[in-house]
Amino acid sequence: MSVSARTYRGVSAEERKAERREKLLAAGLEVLGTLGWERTTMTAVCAEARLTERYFYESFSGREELLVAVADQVAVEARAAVLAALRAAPAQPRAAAREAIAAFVGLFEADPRKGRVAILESAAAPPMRRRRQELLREFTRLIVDEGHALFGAAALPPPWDEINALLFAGGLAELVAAWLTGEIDATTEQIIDAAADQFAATAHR
Amino acid sequence: MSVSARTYRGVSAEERKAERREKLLAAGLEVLGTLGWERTTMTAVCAEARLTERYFYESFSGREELLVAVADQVAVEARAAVLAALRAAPAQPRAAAREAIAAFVGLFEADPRKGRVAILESAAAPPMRRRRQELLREFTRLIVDEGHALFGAAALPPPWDEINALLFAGGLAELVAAWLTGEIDATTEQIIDAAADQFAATAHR
DNA sequence: CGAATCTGACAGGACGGGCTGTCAACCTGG
DNA sequence: CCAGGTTGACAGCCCGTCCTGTCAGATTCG
Repeated sequence: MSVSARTYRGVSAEERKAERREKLLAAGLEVLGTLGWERTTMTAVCAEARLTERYFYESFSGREELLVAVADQVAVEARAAVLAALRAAPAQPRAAAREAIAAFVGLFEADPRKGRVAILESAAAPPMRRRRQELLREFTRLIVDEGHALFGAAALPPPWDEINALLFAGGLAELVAAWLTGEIDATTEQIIDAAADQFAATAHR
Repeated sequence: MSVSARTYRGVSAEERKAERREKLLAAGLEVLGTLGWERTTMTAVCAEARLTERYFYESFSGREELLVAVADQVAVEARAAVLAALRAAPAQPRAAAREAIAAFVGLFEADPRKGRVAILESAAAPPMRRRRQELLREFTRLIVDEGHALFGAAALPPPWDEINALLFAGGLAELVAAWLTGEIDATTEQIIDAAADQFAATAHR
């Protein structure tokens, strides 16, 4: 391991390490988002990143850790997009929900790899599934909170709020999955409208 | 290969082969439903079935084929349970939908392994995912058709019927998944009620 | 009984991915 | 410049799974 940690090609040891980590994350997104879980081996990721295995272990303990990190990165992005949309959204519940959903769907339309990672592949392997559950739960909470903020006293009480939030989140995930894989031929607008309707129909009494 | 095909221990060659196939399917359900996709190797399935690998290839070309067959078997069962419930159900849309959903959920409550296979594991590996898509599509169609039968002219027109059916099927799958894994603490009744409400709220205009 | 078939157990090769070590070439700082 | 950190390339081991082959013992039927 590095003991003196000097600069190389003008960048410090820390920066170089961070750069390599970034390259690995980008490569992970590329491979996982195009070839899928099965074919996302350390060998493939390292080849994509043009780094050797040694540098892989510098930042990650193994393949699982990298892939969880990739999925997390996408989840953080999705969360940020939704929150930003909500902050900028009008006060009407229906319109606000629509904006948030549009932001969520738009992220995956802009980069299908992220959609595949967040929705398709995150359901594949056990370690990512655990993560996916946590994320879904987080989104569920976000939905519940927004529901309460938007609908006030008309919002659903526990445990119905959480149950319906799961119902909504799962449905949206499945719908976006079908849309991403081209199984269903619907426009982005239709996806968003249907999800917004669904939310409006079930988020309050 | 067998050329003469004589009886052994009182059973014909065909019956023996069929028995072995059944044992493999049962072992596949057990291993896939308890240990999960990753750990469901041919070695593990053969050990569980107390058969050697040779007999594995007698009935299946490889591990994927067996696991798809296992998932199919569960899917057929689920489909039959839902259809039977619908045939025996009252004419009121709300009650009929509730019966069908209860039958679906009840199957997985009775045997959680089937739930794990149908909902958790079927999303894991690519070959099973393709199957899952087809099955979901089949259920979607079933839901669409039932929606039209139950609600008549009030049912949703394309493409909204399919979009909403996917939204519903995906949501129910996610909800049942959370319920199976104990992530959410809700009673069976609550799951069924919420799903029935959701269906009633979105299956017609 | 005896020949043919069936069965179960196991050995072992082929293959691929995870993981470590070596080595030459390169860059930096004294 | 040169001692020592840094990098990339690659060989090679370990391990688990897939898959095939062999063989002794059990069972059937002429």
